Amino acid sequence: MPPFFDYGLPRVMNIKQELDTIISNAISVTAGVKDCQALINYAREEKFGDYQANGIMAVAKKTGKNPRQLGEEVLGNLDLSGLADKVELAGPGFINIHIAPQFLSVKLNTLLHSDQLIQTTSKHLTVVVDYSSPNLAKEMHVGHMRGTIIGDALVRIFEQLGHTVIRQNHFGDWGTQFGMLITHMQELQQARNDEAALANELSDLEVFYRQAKERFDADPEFAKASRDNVVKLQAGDTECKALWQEFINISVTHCDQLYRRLGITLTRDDVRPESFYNDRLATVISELETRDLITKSDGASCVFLDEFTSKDGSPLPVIVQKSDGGYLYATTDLAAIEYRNNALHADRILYVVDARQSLHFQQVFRVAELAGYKKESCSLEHLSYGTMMGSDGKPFKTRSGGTVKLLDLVNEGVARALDLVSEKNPDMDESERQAIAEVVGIAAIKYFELSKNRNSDYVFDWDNMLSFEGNTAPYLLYAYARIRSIFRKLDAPEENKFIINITEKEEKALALKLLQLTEVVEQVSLDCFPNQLCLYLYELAGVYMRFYEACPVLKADGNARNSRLGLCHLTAATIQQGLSLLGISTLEKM
RNA sequence: GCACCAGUAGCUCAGUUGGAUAGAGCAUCGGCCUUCUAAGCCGAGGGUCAUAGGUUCGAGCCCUAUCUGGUGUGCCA
Repeated sequence: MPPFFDYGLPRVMNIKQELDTIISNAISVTAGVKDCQALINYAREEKFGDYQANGIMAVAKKTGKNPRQLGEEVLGNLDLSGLADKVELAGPGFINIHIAPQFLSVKLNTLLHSDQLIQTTSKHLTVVVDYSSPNLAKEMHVGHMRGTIIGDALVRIFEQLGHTVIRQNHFGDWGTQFGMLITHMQELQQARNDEAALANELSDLEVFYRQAKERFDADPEFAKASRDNVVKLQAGDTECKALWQEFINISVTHCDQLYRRLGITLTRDDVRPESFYNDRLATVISELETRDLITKSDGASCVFLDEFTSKDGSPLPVIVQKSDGGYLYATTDLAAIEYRNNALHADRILYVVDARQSLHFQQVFRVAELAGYKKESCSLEHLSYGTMMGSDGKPFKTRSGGTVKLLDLVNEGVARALDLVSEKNPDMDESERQAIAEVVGIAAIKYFELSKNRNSDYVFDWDNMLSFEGNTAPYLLYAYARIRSIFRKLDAPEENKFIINITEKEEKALALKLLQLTEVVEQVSLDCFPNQLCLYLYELAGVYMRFYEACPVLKADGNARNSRLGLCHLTAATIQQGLSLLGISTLEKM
């Protein structure tokens, strides 16, 4: 269940809300029952109108009335003049509403002359979004992609609605693996004592990491030294810290380059690594002890929660301090929750993290509550997302068994886009094709991640990922470019003043869709499923394409031409705004 | 063992608060460029919504059980 947030009423109500208010009231008055719900939804078929109210049946059931009869009575008490040009009762008791074209025209003209397409909310929240969180020692790979892209879309959406967003890039820079890297580095230093060679080793962190991992797995002494180094690092040992800082600098630089290329809004200032919480960890333990939550078990400090059991049925601990004194990621996350509540004053803390960590977050959230680190009003939400699978349905690996580097994936996407651009526009010059391919390739990759329900596991497949048809970014970019092409053909500045007047059914369908942006974006801000925004944009583009086929714009005359230009303008603006919220750029030509 | 997520067309996926005859794209077949960009539009075929019960005026959606897949489950993050 997504938590409920009172965002307050938007300054301008959308059509759905307007209908809901009016019809709910009519039902309540008619049935003599308080707080009836009209249950307004989009009609699924043209013959059912544009919106439908589904609430009659439930109220009829409750009051023991015949639903058809109640429906007739409600219609008698319902005044939708100006808003609808036809309201009828259908089926077992649906109210079908046909919105008046004139009403849509007025709404669109208002929108056309307002400075923003999306209404900001009246209730502003402070939202902390923890996302991306790569591992400092490793190059970013496809596994980091989904969370980074979804998280970035969410922060853009919250900001657009007027919330205060605090990005937190919770870099993994403080665990056992760092001990491992430091130990490996120390060994190399002793063996070679050659600064240049070492710098070279570090230029490919991926290789360096793999070597360290091999040593760690193969040699118990190396493993022990690594664990000792973690404790030393956490205790502030100078040598360890200096080496560790080197890893950090290289990794942050690498991530930053990818963020810039992908249009991710994270900056160095948003990096709040695990190490940031280091000097708070001891306090966390002592505060848990004060609250009598800690139990020592096999030398480790644990919090036992009744609701979780381990394999043998015994209570499952949350280990907050290892028997060797080292702290764990649960400890860091607890410190982070305390910080985000008390220093950042978060109303919502969102973790865009792989579904595999859901147990971890359930445990940490519960302990945070018991420890008093979470304000009552603060909502902790793990926005989990599914695992990437191979085309064989098994967890994803490359043919050689490794992970796909994010940089390689991006390059491949852009290369494929370039082939397609070149095929479609053989006469375009090289640099322009390159520029278009960069946008299209990256947009395709980002949109692929965003357009799927984040809960599902998904199949990684180059062809699917880089497909340029259907519900994909290129389809939307193409719709946008088509519109922009129309405007390039205009020369007269008087075309800037549009007055929309809806007459054709394709125009009406487009109008209805255009007026739904704010409600979709608000919905996404509540339950954090950006695929709903993707779906909306895809449908909008589809509705536009049909309008484009059926209603000539430039060839129409007088008022119709001007009105259709207005519709085109709003459609382009809406697509651009929507894609921008997803972190995707548009193109004037493609 | 327990917990979480999932199972919808040949493939990849949507499906809103339970609402009317189940929705796209790909693939297959057939139409539409002398007319604003054919990366497009229109049409056809393709479904036991894993299975069995239940709740409901109404279930892909809620409940129970079962099957299948994925993930997690004490000193990694």
